Amino acid sequence: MSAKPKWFQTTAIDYPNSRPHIGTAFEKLGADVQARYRRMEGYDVTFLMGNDENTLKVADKANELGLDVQAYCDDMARQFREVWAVLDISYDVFIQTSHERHKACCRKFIQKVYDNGYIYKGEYQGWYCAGCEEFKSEKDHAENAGQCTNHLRPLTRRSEPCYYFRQSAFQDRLLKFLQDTPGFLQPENRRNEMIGWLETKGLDDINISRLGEAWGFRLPFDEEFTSYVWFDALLTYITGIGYGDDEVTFLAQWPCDTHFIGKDITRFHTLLWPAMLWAAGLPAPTKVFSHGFVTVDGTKMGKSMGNVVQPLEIIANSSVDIYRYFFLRECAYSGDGDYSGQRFEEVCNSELANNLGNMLSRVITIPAKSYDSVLEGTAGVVPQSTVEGIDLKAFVATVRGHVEACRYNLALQAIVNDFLTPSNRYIDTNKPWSLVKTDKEAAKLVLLNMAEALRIAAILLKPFIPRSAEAIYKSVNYAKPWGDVTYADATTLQALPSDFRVTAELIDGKPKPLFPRIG
RNA sequence: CGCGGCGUGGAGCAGCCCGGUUAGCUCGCCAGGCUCAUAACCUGGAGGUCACAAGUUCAAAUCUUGUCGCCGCAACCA
Repeated sequence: MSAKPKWFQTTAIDYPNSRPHIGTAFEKLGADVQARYRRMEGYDVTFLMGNDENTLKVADKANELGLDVQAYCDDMARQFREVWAVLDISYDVFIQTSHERHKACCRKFIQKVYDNGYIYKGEYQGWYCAGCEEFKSEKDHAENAGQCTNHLRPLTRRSEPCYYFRQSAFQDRLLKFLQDTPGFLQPENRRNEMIGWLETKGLDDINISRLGEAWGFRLPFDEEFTSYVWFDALLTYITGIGYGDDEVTFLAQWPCDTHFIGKDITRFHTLLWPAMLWAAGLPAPTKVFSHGFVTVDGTKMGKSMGNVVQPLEIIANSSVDIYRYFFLRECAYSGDGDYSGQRFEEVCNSELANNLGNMLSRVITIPAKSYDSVLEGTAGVVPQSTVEGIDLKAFVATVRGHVEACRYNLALQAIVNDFLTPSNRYIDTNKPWSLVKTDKEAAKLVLLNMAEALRIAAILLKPFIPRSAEAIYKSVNYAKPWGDVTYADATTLQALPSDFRVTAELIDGKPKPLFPRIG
């Protein structure tokens, strides 16, 4: 029994057709901030991510490269995890859907749904291309004059046996659930879309089986069939925490506190997924956050556009934290955001280098040069605020509210505009560099106050730019271990138990720039 | 009439839900200041009829309707 409250969150799982780009990374980043914040706040966090491998496209890609499918998947998973490691994505569990444990647990789930009477055998009818060996959508058929665009031959009407999931049985319950549970789907406008979808289109039963495919997992009650991708992908969220073979762990985690997903798959997560869970006798997730997309220079990113940008390309010329800061500060998580090299430079130079990084240099250099790095007599002295009229409790509460609602851009905006900028102003107003010549004791207090501002900023920034926040924090002998700080520590001005001392590494009496200007 | 979003000083955005202080913020630009600091920091300034039109109102960027323009989704390209 843990005394800590649990916090279970996931991102969507990714198709390993190609390496992650800044769009997929955006999702992981947003989720990571939440996970880091929750850990700071004392939650027992489980953060799950993974790759969605049981799809024909993945098998096709592997075959195209002449690779064993499993080997291909494992290698891609390695590559994905490398990127996530570079970005400091602090996931706890990484699932690959092609692994046997996941498949075995899925089979238990699907058997349960079958036993509960929500799966029935039927016929699937559709337009079939013998060349592709797959069904095409009605839309494909209508738009291409009944021809397959790959093989330029007519599609034929074909039917085959299949298994349906009785999604329609949950129509009313879902509608009521969405209407009665405002916090379930965020942002709000997407909730309206889903309610609208239910009211106008309603739910059909869906074909959850595929016939004659080797890749994927077999239905437990009919081994001739494999499972439809979505029925297997969504299940990572429960198999990853023990569903099927470790009920104790599973029940301690579920329901999920937040699924972080892209806006394109909102329907699967807010209609199909709750229905699936209910069909198996499990509760729906607590919350689904449907984020926007990242565009590049104002246009949609995609292979066909040839403008796919990968995280490592950007980081090669900057740093992880600059990367993190840019997307978190510039792209509202609830909507679409844009990446451009020029904007990237602007934001990083002005807010990170000139504002935050420069502030650290200003605060460290004078004590280092004029006081031999120690401000004697400052032990036990309670600092004063550098921001006139600020109510720290209210300010931290505002930032906290933004973080919990995934308004990361607003949280960072508040920290920079309402805290860091005024603190920089405080230095100019109080001129410690000249005070040090006339009243060395008074100058100490000014510097002490500035150091306190840095402490508060470092704590608030910890979930966003963990490495840099730590570097700031460890530049001064703050008392509390970095690993133990919480947002509550930023709500009060705290005296140092021993005299202020510069602990940053100095080169020629100056700290190394935290964020070098770029460009 | 498929659904939805957007159009605010040179650029990017906030405000709009719950109409009412001189329409905010970041970048850029101009002029000063400072010199501790990463040519960084601070102060001041120029620049907007809040897409357009009509309506509701004592009062509209904010509500209603219409027009124009741009963009997403609807199809396993995050």
